[in-house]
Amino acid sequence: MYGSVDNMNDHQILATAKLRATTQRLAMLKEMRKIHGPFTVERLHKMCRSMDVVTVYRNIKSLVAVGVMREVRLKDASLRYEFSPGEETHHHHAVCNSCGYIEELSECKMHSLFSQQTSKKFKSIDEHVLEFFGTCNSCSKK
Amino acid sequence: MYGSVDNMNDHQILATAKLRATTQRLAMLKEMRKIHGPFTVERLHKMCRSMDVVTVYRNIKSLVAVGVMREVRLKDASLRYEFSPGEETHHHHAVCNSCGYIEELSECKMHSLFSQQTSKKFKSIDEHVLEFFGTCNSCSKK
DNA sequence: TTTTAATTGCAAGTCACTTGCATGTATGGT
DNA sequence: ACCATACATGCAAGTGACTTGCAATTAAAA
Repeated sequence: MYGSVDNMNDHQILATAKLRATTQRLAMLKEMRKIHGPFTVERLHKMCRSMDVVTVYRNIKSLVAVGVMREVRLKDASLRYEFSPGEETHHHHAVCNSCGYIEELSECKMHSLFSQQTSKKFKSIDEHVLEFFGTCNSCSKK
Repeated sequence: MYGSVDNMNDHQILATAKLRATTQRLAMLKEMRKIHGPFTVERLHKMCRSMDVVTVYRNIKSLVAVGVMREVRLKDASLRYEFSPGEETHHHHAVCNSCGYIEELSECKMHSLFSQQTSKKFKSIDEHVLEFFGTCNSCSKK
């Protein structure tokens, strides 16, 4: 539906999503591009201090609604967000329980597991969550 | 550490966990045994109306702390709980996006995927989350 | 430009818990 | 069986992460 975020500028993304190119949205997109990995609204708002948190919440929600971004639930209370990857780059995360370091894992090899893991009581599976939690190398040295 | 919940009575579970056998805890354990699949505190409290929700929250937390129960995060805002399965019965869930039906999947076949999916930047992975979301058979007929 | 519908900011509200504290009670010692 | 006390409970209030209402702005269509 959308070209990858990588080959579209922020105005194009908003236009395609039928969202107005406001100062706030453009600032948010600019800052989000600087972040690696799934971020919290709190973190993004720290980078966009000029606008209200509510605006950050609402705009992120709009971007999720149109498919530009996706929501990720890791262990903590806050939801996290990241640019929605296309099917071919669908991926998961490994989270360090000690320092919170989040790594994006290269590729999703889950499809073959669907039929094995899923029961006969389901007509279709259209989503799944797979996250790993452990200790990263640098934390294991401390 | 603990015998399976199946072959211990509620007094034994609490004794082993060094938790006092209060009226509330015994009532909670009794009701929890009637529930299939991961439940919310709200649901359990509806079955234990005689006590305060705070007590339900606190006791569930204690049971998680001693390993009798485990926390499961599905898509909704509330945490869910279920009796902590032993290693050999570690499992995941399939959730119907339409009616909320939750099925426990028979067995976890994830271990072989750990090394494939996880990066070289992690010393160890000691936990993972795998949940499927889709439409169950009966909802697909509606 | 002018119009107008989308967007924003501020304040207030909600939901799912969590904490403080005074009262109550299970259990270990006598 | 009784007492002492550390653990539990209930009620009220607090917190964190959002969500909603509404009047004031502002992007963009006319």
